[in-house]
Amino acid sequence: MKSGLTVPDGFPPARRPTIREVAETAGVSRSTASRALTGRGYVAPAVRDRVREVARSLGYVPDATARHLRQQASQSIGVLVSDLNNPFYAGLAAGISQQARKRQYTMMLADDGGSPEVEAEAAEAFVALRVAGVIVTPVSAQISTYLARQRIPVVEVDRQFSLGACDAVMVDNSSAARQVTSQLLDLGHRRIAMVIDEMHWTTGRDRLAGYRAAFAAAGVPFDDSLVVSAGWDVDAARIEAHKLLSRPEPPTAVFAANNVLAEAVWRAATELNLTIPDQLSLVSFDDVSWMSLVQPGVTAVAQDPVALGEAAISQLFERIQSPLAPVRTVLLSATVASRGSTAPPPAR
Amino acid sequence: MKSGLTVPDGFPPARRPTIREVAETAGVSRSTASRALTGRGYVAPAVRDRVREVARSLGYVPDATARHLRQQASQSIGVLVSDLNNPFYAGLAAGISQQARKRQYTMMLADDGGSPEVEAEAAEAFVALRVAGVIVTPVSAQISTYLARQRIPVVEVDRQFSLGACDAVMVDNSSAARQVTSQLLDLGHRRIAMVIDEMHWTTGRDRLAGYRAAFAAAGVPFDDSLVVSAGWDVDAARIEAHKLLSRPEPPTAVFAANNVLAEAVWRAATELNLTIPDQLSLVSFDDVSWMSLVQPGVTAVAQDPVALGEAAISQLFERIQSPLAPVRTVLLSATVASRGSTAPPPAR
DNA sequence: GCTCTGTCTGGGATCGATCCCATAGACCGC
DNA sequence: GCGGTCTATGGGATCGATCCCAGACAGAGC
Repeated sequence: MKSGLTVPDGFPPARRPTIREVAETAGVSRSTASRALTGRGYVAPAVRDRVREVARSLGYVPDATARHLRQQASQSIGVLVSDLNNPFYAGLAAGISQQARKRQYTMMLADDGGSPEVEAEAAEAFVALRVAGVIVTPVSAQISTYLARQRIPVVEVDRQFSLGACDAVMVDNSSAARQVTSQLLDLGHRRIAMVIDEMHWTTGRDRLAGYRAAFAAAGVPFDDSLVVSAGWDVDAARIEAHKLLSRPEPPTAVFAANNVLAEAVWRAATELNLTIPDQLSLVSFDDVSWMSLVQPGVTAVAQDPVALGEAAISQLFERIQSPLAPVRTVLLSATVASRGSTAPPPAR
Repeated sequence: MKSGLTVPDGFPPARRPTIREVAETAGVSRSTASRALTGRGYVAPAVRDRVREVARSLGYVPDATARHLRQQASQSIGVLVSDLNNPFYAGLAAGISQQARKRQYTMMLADDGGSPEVEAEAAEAFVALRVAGVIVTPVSAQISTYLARQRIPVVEVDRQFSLGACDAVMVDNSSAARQVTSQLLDLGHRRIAMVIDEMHWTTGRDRLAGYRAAFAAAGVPFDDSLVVSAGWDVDAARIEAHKLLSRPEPPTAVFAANNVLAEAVWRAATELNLTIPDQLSLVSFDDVSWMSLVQPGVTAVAQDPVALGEAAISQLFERIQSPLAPVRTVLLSATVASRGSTAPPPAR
C-alpha cells in the first residue's frame, strides 16, 4: 500500500516551507533550487538530487498560486453545469474530471442551478482565478461572449448559445429525435406527444425539430396541442404529464425530451395506472440508469455524458493550443437503446 | 433579463487590465485604487466612485491568484469524492457547491475513482493550490494525516479514517442498519443476507455492526455465510448477487449496503425472475431516485447527501475560523423510507 | 501661531516562484 | 596565450494585488 504522498520528516513546521528554505537548506540559490525542481535549465546532477532530497524531506510543495502569477498561465479549468443532481450533468463532470486529471489540470466546478445570475457570478470567479479555459452548459448567451472578451477559451457542451462564436460539443439532437419518433410512427402511433422543457435552446429546438421532421417524412399531420411545455423540475412536470395523459383524447405515446421529463411521465403513468407499453408507449432522450432498471425498460436516446465531457475537454485543449484556429462545432452521434417501453397503440 | 457580467466598453484589450491600469486611467495611485475597490481604508467618496467606474468600464477583474499570494489565504476549498457518477457523491458535491457559493468560495473538485494513488495526487494538488480547506470521502488514512501536517483543515464525510484526528460528518450508519434489519426480522425473515462492498471502513463496518446488532437483539442466530462481499461495480456485484440468490438455500431477504449494490441485487432478482417482495424482500442503504420509480419501490435508508455536504462545509468553515477547537464528529440521523419491497418471507 | 487629530493619498516592500542575464570556471582548438 | 563554447550558478527583476507607513493637508482647540 504505497502512497505517493511525501510526508515531511519529523513534526510539522509552523510555516509551510518555501523554495527559499529549500535552497538555503541545500546550500544553493533560489534560482538553482528552482531549476533543480522544475528540471528546466542547467543543474549539476549531484546538486539536483540534493535539492530534490531536501525538498522531499521538508515536505515542500510548490505554491501553484505564485507559479501561475509569474508564468501567467494556470493549470486549472473551470466547469459550469446546471445541476449536479441530474445524472447527465454529473456524468459530464465525471468525464471532464477524468481527462483533466490525466493532463495534470485541476477542475474548478460550479453548479448554476439553471440561473443566469449564478452563471454570471461563476464566470466572473473563473476570470478572477485566471483559469486556462472554461467548459459550460450555458443558460444564457452572455457567458461565452463575456469569457471570450476576457480572452478565455470556452467550449459550450450539450447546448449552444453562441453559434459560430465559440466551440461547441453536442450530440446530433435533431436526427436522434427524428429516429425515435419515426420508430413510434412506424409502430402505428399517430397521437405522439412531446413533453419538453424549453424550445429556445438548441437542445429543445433541435429535438423538437427532429420530432416534427419525422412526422413530415411519414406524411402524418402534426398536432401542435401535443407539444407540452412541462417546466424544469420533476414535480411540476409530473403534474403537467398527468394532465396530458388525462385528456379526453390522450396520446398513445410520449416522447420525453430529457431524463427528468421521462421520470415525470413515468410517475404520472404510474399514478394513472397506465400500463406501459400496452396502454402507453414511452421513449426518452437521455439514457440514465433507472431506465434499464424499471419494468419494462424505457427506450431512450443514449448520449454518453462521459464521452461528451471528454470530447469537450479535448476540444478545449486544442483551443488553448491554437487560439486562432477556426471555431468548431463537434456533433457526436447518439444511439437508441431499444427496450420494452414501446408497442403498437392500443386498439380502440 | 439583467446579467451581472460587466462587459468592458469597446473592443477587448490585448492584455487583461491590471489594477495599475485602472489606477492610471483614474489618475490615482495603485494603493488608492486598491482601497477604492476593496473598500478597506480611507478613500474620498468621489475618488472611490471614479475608480470603480473606471474599473467597470475597463472590464477589470482582480487577479485572485495575486491577491491570495499576498494575503496568504485563498477563497477556494478542495473537494474529493469517489465517484461522481454515483448519485450519492454527486449529491454531496451539489450540496457543498451550493453552500460554498453562498460564502463566496469556489470549489476545486476531484474524483478519485476509489484509488488511493489518485487520492494522493489530488491531495497534493490541493496543497499546491493552497486551498482554505478540504472535504473528502477518504479511501485511505493517509490523506487526512497528510493534509493536517500541511496545516490544511480537513473534514471527512460519509466515512471516517482518522478517528479523532480530524473532523467528520456522517450518518448514524449503525443504528439505521439495525433499524431496517429489525424490520425484516419482525416480518419473520430469518435468512437475511447482507450484500456489502467492504468491511474495514466505517461505513461498511458500522452498517454490518447494525445488522448484527439487530440479530442479537432479536435473539436470532447469525449466519456468517449470508454476509457477501460483492465488490465495487454494478456488474461484478450483480454476478455475486446472482450466485447468492441461486444458492440451494437462498436468503428470503437481502440488505444491500449501498445504492450500487441494491441496483445489482435488483438486476439479479430480475434475471432470476424473482418477484419482489413475494419471493424476496429487499432493503437498501442510500435512497436514490430509481428506488421510488421501480415497482415495487425499494425500502431504503434515506441519508440526504445534499444535507451531508452542507453539514460538512459548515463544519469546515468552523474549523477554518477556530483551528484549535476540539475535533468533532457530527452524526446525522437517517430515516427509513418504507416502500413496497418488503413482505413476510414466502411459506415453504 | 502652534499642536493635535482625523482624513486622504502615494511610495515601496511583500507574498513565492520563475527566468533573463551576467558571470565564472573548464576545456578545446588554433 | 587567447578567443570561443559549454556547463553551472547566483543576482535581481517580475507577475498583480495588498498593506504598512510616511506624509500632506484641513480644521479644531488652545
